[in-house]
Order: sequence, then C-alpha cells, then structure tokens
Amino acid sequence: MIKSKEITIYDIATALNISIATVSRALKDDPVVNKKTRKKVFELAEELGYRTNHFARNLRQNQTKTIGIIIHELNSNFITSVLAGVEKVTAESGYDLIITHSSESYLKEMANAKNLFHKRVDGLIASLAFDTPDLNHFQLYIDKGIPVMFIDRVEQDRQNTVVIIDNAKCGYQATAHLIEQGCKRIAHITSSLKRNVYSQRYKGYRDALFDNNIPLNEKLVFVKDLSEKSAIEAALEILKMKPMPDGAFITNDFVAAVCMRTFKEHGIKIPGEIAVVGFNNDAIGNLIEPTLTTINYPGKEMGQIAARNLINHLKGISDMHQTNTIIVRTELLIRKSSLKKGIPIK
Amino acid sequence: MIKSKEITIYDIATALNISIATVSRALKDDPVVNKKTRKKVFELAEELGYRTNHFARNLRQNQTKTIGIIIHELNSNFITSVLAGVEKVTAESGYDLIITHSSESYLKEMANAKNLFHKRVDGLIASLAFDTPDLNHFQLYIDKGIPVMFIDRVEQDRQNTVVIIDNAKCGYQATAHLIEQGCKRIAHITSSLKRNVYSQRYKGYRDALFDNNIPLNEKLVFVKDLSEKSAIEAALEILKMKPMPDGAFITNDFVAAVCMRTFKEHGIKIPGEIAVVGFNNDAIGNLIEPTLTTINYPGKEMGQIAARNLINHLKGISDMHQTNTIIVRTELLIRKSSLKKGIPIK
DNA sequence: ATGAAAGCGCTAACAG
DNA sequence: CTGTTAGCGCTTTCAT
Repeated sequence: MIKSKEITIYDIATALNISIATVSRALKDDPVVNKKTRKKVFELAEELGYRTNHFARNLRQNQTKTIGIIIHELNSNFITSVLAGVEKVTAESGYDLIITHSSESYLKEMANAKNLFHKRVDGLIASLAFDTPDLNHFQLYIDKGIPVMFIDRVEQDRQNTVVIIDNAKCGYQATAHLIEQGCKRIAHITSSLKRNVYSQRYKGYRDALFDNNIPLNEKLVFVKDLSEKSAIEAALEILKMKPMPDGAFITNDFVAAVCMRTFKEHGIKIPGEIAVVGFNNDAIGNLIEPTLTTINYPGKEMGQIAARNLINHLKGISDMHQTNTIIVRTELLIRKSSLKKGIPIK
Repeated sequence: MIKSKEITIYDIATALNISIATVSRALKDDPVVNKKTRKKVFELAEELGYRTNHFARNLRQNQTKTIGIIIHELNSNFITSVLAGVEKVTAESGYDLIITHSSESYLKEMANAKNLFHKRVDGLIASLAFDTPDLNHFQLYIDKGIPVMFIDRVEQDRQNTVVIIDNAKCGYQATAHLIEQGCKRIAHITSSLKRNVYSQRYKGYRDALFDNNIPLNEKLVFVKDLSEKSAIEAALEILKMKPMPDGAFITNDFVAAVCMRTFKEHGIKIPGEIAVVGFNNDAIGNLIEPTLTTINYPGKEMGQIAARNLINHLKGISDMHQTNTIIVRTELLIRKSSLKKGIPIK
C-alpha cells in the first residue's frame, strides 16, 4: 500500500506563494494575518488534506497536550462515568487522554505512573489502588512541577488536590437510615481500611452508631476485597451469627447484590430479617429483588471537575494548588432493600 | 514552580565525551556499539533522569506508535473486556492507545474517526454505532493506507478485516435451546437490524424456528434500542399478547434483566410461564432471579486478537488483509431462567 | 565502533 | 501584515 505523501505547511506556502510563517499563523487563527490570506490557507489545507503534525508542534512547544489517567479499575458504572466526564472536558480543550488502570495493584500503579511520566503527560489524574501505601511514585511529577489531581480514592495525609465525596457523611447517612428503620445490629462490609473511601465510610458508620447509643461491635465489621467470593464469605459469616445482624451497610453495590442473593438462598427475608444499604448506585441495584438502597454519587461530574481544574491550571487560568479539596454532593437513594417500615415521605 | 531542565542525548554525549549518534544508538541497544560505552550511557541516563523525547523520535520516524480505538459505548462488561484485551497487547508492544466512544451515535463516530486521523494514529480499531449506515468515514484511513480493524459491530458488505463471533450460530443456539425446553411461541427482542450482530442473531432465530417447523411470527419480534425504557415497553407488549409467548430470546443481558423484572412484577413465573435467554454474560445475569441463561463470548480475547493482528500488520510481520474474518468461539451458558425442564446433562 | 551532519514539521523571535 | 531563520531532540545515512 502506497501512502500518499503527507501535506505540510511548506506545501501550502509554496502553492500560495507565501511564507510558512504566515501559513502557521493562519492555521492557528492568529488575528494578525489578513483575512483573505487566512481563508485561502484554510481552503487549500482542506483541499490538500493537510493535517497538523502534532509531534513537530509538541517538540517545539515542549508540551504534549496529553493528560494521563490512572484508575484502580474500569469495571464499574462509577468509573466509566468518571472517564466519560474527564473525556468530555479534555476533548473540548483539545487534550488527549491516555487511560491506564492498575487492577487494584500498587505495583501496576507505580509502573503506570512511571510510564505516563516518560510519555510526558502534561498532567495526571489518579485514583489509587487498594494497597497503595504512599505517594512516593508521584514524586517524579511533583519534582518536575507536573500537576497531579487525585479523585475519589486519595491519600489523605498530604496536601494534594483532590476531588472527593464526603464518605464519612455517606457512611453516616446509610447507617442512620438503617437505625431509623429499626435496625439494632448493623453489620458493615467494607474493604481495605487503608483507602480513604473505606476508612471514612467506616468512620461514618461508627459515628452514627455512637450518636444513637449503639455500641460498636467489631465482629460486625467485615474487611474484604470486593470479589464475588469474598462477598459470599461475608454473607455466610453473617448468616452464622446469633443473633443475626438485622441490617447491613455494604460499601459496594455488587458485593451487596451478591450478599443479598446469598441471604435469600438461605431463606432470609430482605429487608424483614436483614435490611441492606449498598454504595455506588450501579445499574444492578434496580434489577435485583428487592431493589437496593444505595448512595448515589456523580462520577461524571467528578471527572469533569477534576479535568477542568487540571486543565485550567495547565493553561494558567487558575492555580489548582489553591483549592486543594473539592467535595462533590451525594445522596442516599432509598429503595426497597432497607425499608422495614414502609415507604418514607418523599 | 521551576521545572528542572530536561536531559537530552546531548547532555549525555557531552558528559561522556562521545557523540550524540553513539548515545542514540546505545539507548536503543544497537549491537554495533561497544558494550562498555553502552553501559556507561545507560548508567548516566538513569542517573540524570533522562527520558526519551517521543516527539522528536516520532517526528523523525514519522509514526506515532499510537492506536486509536472507537467503540460504540463503554458501559458493558463486554466492552471493558475488549478494552482490557486491546490494552494488554498494545502496552506490551509499546503502543499508546487513544480511546474514544461514540455513544451509539453515527455523528460522534464520524467525528472520532476524523479526530483520530488528525492525531495520526498508526492504526484503528473500531466497533460501529447503532445507526452507522456506511464506512465512508473510514475512507481517509484506507486512502492513506492506515489499517483499520473492526470488532464485533462490523459492516458486512465490504472487505475489511473483522474480529467477530458467529452471531447467527449464537442466535440459533439460544433459540434452539428454548425450543428444546418446550417453548412454542418464542419472542425475540433485539436492536437495530442494520447492525450485523443483531441481524445475524435474528437470522439464527429464524433458522432455528424453521428447522423445528415453527412458523415465524413477526409480531413476536421487537426491534428496540437497549435502554431501560424500551425494555419495559417490550416486556409490557409481550405481557399483553394472547396467548403470551412462552419463551424470549433477548439480545442483551441488561434488557433481559429489565424484562424479567417487569414480567415478575406482573406475577409471571420465569421460566415456567416464560423462559428467557439473554446475550453477553454480564455480571448481572448471576445476580438476578432466576439466574439468566446467556451467550458468553470472550471480549478480552477479541480485543487481544484485534490488537495483535493490527500490530503485527504494522510491524510488517504479517498482512492482516490476508485474513479478513476472524471468528471467535462462544458458548451458551445455561442457567435457571430458561430451564423449564430441569437441569440438562452437562 | 564512532562521529558529522542533515532534516523530520513546526513555532516564535526578530526584522522588515 | 508578512518573511527569515534558528532551533526543538532525535534518527540515520555516510564517512572514517
């Protein structure tokens, strides 16, 4: 297959008998160039099938117009929403996106960070893996002054710019809702407490119990990964307890769905014998029986906010280091899995 | 923030008192350079924190080492699997990936194709939107000799390289399975018959009916989009029919789940009164009640195959135009939603 | 085994 | 408003 020759600004300049500088300026809408000239340049560019050589431009300008993104996984509704939000903003601003995922592995996360660094992304958006213990692998970026924006899964003990939800509040709401429905022994199934999202939700759970004079029983707290296997394990442990918990706040809708299935297989009534609240508002929650009460949080919006702040920072419009925590609104979506007392006032 | 100066091969060359040509060669393991020299170069590069300037390289070599991907949507299990497969292969071969999605819109698909063309991807992997009527927007690629690989959602009336499953066979299997379970009036809920995947599954459905002497009843065929709303509509129409269908082959697990929910809300027993077979093997199928019989097909593998063929073609190892259709294996996963007669012999 | 030098396509400083 | 020119960092002949 013979590739037809690539058109450059030289070709356009020669054909129009003007200089390449003028062509270059015309192409980027520099107001300094004569309108007629610009029009001619555009027309010829179109006709000849000219395409900008981004490499020459980037080489010259020493920026890549690329944003890197490291996420922990790409299999949830929430994550694809985040991606969609980021993509929308970056595309509008003419930035490319290189998406990587760490499969919840710290090692892969480090490798991705290094890789994107070598690819010279102008900025980075990251959501941490389960077992990421520190932020040392982002030091490269900090040293070079490359902005990094953390989203959802963040490290708390440093001063980075983060876009998060108020996980403690959500945990509190979920738990308080169960208490309100009459639950006395509320189990909590969660994941690695090293991750802010889980530790904060746990904190909210504890605070809600405390405020309602329910003593914390650590045996009711299950720290698991988010696999189907672990979910079944946790559910079976709950089933064995005497007395059995009468409520469960589960930090993930998929895990909640698996637990509910397991409960039902053992003849347990939901919410009658055990009320359940999940987290994330995945599509699944509306398809299982009973429908799942959950926390809804706007992934797409979070993605947009993160990307917008990063890009504005890059463009010098604003300094993202000034606002270092952005908290996005959330809501408790009450459905059937938690309603022991019937439908509340809407 | 002061960015520390970027190290180039010039810095290394000067420090080592050798030429940049030697550094360049050493860095890419050219066997022609002295082992000791190479070692010194690598050590210094590491120490100084050298990173390759891909733009300079790409500018020089006139290739981007980037693959573009256009998918119809990124919200399904299947699609994220495809992406994971593609990513695995491209990452191993040192290619970047730019992911775009068309949200099932032909217009967005065209825009993406154009955009990726301007970004100069070395190759493209695409899965078509619902309403894409032709392949004209890929003509740019063909004209320039840029390879395009279609996956799953493909256009049939041209000679492109495609990675697909045997949709007709799957449709046949699903339908035959329902017939085997005693179904006589089998509804089919599907989507735009312009898309190969749906038209082929429909064909399989028709063939299975024919082979079992069941006349085709077009009233039992519902062409819908894959939204929750449409799923409910279709389910309600089915519920109204007299006699009601006693089986349904639904080309999407999510839609199947929504239909099942609707059936159950109306007191219909599954599979007793209506047996259901879905398509895709989404996680949801194992969480709803009854569990959903479905067609499993290996997204990750399809992604890998597509990417591998594309890259081998790019590297000149093989010519992908020689093999223009790659068919991947599939399987019918029999679960409870279709088992009117009890569990079959495994 | 190494070096010199040209040039990939573009931008921007400077000079008209 | 337009043109000239010097690189950006790298690869790749062609010499040596």
